[in-house]
Amino acid sequence: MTRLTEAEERAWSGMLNVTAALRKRMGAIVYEAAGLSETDYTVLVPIVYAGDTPLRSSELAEAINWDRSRLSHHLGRMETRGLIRRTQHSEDNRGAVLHITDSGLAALRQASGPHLRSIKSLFADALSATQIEALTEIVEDLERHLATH
Amino acid sequence: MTRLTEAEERAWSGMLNVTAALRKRMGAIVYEAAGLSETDYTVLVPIVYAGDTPLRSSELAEAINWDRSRLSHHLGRMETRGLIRRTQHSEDNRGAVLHITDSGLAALRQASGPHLRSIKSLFADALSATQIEALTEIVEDLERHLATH
DNA sequence: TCGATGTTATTGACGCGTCAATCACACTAA
DNA sequence: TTAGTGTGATTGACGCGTCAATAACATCGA
Repeated sequence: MTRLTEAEERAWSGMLNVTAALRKRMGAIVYEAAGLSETDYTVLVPIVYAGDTPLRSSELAEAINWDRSRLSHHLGRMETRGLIRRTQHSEDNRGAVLHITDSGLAALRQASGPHLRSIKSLFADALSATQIEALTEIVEDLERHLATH
Repeated sequence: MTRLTEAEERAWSGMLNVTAALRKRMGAIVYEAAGLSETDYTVLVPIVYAGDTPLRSSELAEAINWDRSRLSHHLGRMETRGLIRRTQHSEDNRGAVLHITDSGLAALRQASGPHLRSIKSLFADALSATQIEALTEIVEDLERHLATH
């Protein structure tokens, strides 16, 4: 295995820095608009998407690739803030079923516009269609590589 | 302004996910090898690099793009763990000058091999030279874009 | 039916990161 | 010299994320 080159190192650290900076900027925008953090948003979207079909917290955890414990903590805080509710699963008594509250839904609606617009204006608008495509491929290659190592 | 496309959304969320996954994997490798987190590493490298020229904590904070308060907290923990020391600046009595300890240096030496190798094997080896170049350009475009918005 | 094993979800402890407040010192202008 | 302003650094409070432990329930085989 050859050594890491300067160019490779720059690409990696650049990717780290720029994603962090983007997250921060976008997070601030969404928080200002709706009082939701990006993680709140991540959690709420699948709950709404599930609609009437009961969504268990372990399913959600897997869907968004979170640790169960992390999700449990975060749901606790979100419940305190009145964004979601947890009820018992009708068939599996261990289970918790997740619901969004009215105010959670209102906040999510407030958030979604700014959320999407910030991705557009801060990220997508900076890149050409070719770059978007190249980046997608890079990401997929990295994911595949990671999965097999 | 047009709306965010599917492709753009996928590129963005993919980038987020894959950088997070890579950080996690690399972090675990370095931690196992030397008991240092990636943030410890980030902090120690410039201290060593400064060598004998006194490095103030505000300078370090700026160099690594950290909040002063965050750095202060982290330095406190690192000092407790015996990785660094803080002494008074000889001319500016407000100042703190940073030093790495022997065991900090030893840990850093332990960490650097695995650190670089993990970037190579988990990131760089997955991509072609062309992709590295494309990614670098993407990152730079994003940074420029971010700087002017 | 009972016991072993697996699964769901939560909890506590602890390190981390952010924000606002604070303290100590330097610098400048009257 | 001193009052006012600016800067370096730390602190406390608090929400977040990880890890290990635990509680509650399901499931399956004897």
